Amino acid sequence: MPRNTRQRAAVNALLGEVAGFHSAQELHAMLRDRGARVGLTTVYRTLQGMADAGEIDVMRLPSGEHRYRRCSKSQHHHHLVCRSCGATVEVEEPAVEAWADAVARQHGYTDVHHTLEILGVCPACAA
Amino acid sequence: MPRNTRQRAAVNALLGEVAGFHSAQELHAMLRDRGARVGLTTVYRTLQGMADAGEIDVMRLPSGEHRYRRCSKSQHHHHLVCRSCGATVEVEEPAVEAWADAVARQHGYTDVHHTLEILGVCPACAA
DNA sequence: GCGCTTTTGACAATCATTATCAATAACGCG
DNA sequence: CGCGTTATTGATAATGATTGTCAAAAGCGC
Repeated sequence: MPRNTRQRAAVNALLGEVAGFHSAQELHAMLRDRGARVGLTTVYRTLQGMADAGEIDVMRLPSGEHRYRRCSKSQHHHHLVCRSCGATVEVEEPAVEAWADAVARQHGYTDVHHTLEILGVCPACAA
Repeated sequence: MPRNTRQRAAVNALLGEVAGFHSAQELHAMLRDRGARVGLTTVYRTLQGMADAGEIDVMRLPSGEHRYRRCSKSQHHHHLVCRSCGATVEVEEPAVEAWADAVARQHGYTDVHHTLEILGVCPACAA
């Protein structure tokens, strides 16, 4: 069972105030700026734990870095991300979920997960 | 314009003989074993170039490592991968492609790409 | 307050991938 | 074939996000 620590609370609070996706490093820097002394390692661990628990939303950039955000929808969904400025739009399509599960089951696979990211250039950055 | 080099040919030949996905490091080791002296850097560059040209197929594991394979289908497709042994099944679903493009356009995004990976445990490993 | 256990965090380690840059090899041409 | 131009190569160093380490510092039940 997770304990209630000052650090965990700080990360939680921060996620409630910032909009959009941020990397662990960014969130760590923000915490530093607002005076909350939280170690980078702890930020990583906390975010990972929250992600595992489904409390927050993870996204992986092609560079391999992870970005986190508090879920606005509880349902599973995906992201349309601007390659240039990072702006994101949440999208969902139950048919895709259903399809992925069906295909996996068809081949006898179990414990199925999937990731889907759509990358493009947003209208603002296209100019 | 790419030039015809011994190294490029070696990578190409190797990809024609091995089945399944392999990491750049693995392919580099295989080349070493068969006596072809090719630098690791070159293997990376060659694979990346081939991937950009659509000649081979790339897949990204959650760990962040890239695996490559000669395409068996020319069409865009995705993969169902075993989390445990790495076995892969190629799957395709035009509806997903169409949906991704439609969603992106709907939001004004251009130059759209997408990635979709389905992870699970294959029947063999489930036992 | 007292232990027992979890959590923390500064720092080192990992590890695939990328950058560097001088040496080398392709290719077109006469 | 020899040559100059230009792309390619590759040993090595650098990068950079993430993870491991482990002693010190908190939770929490009593």
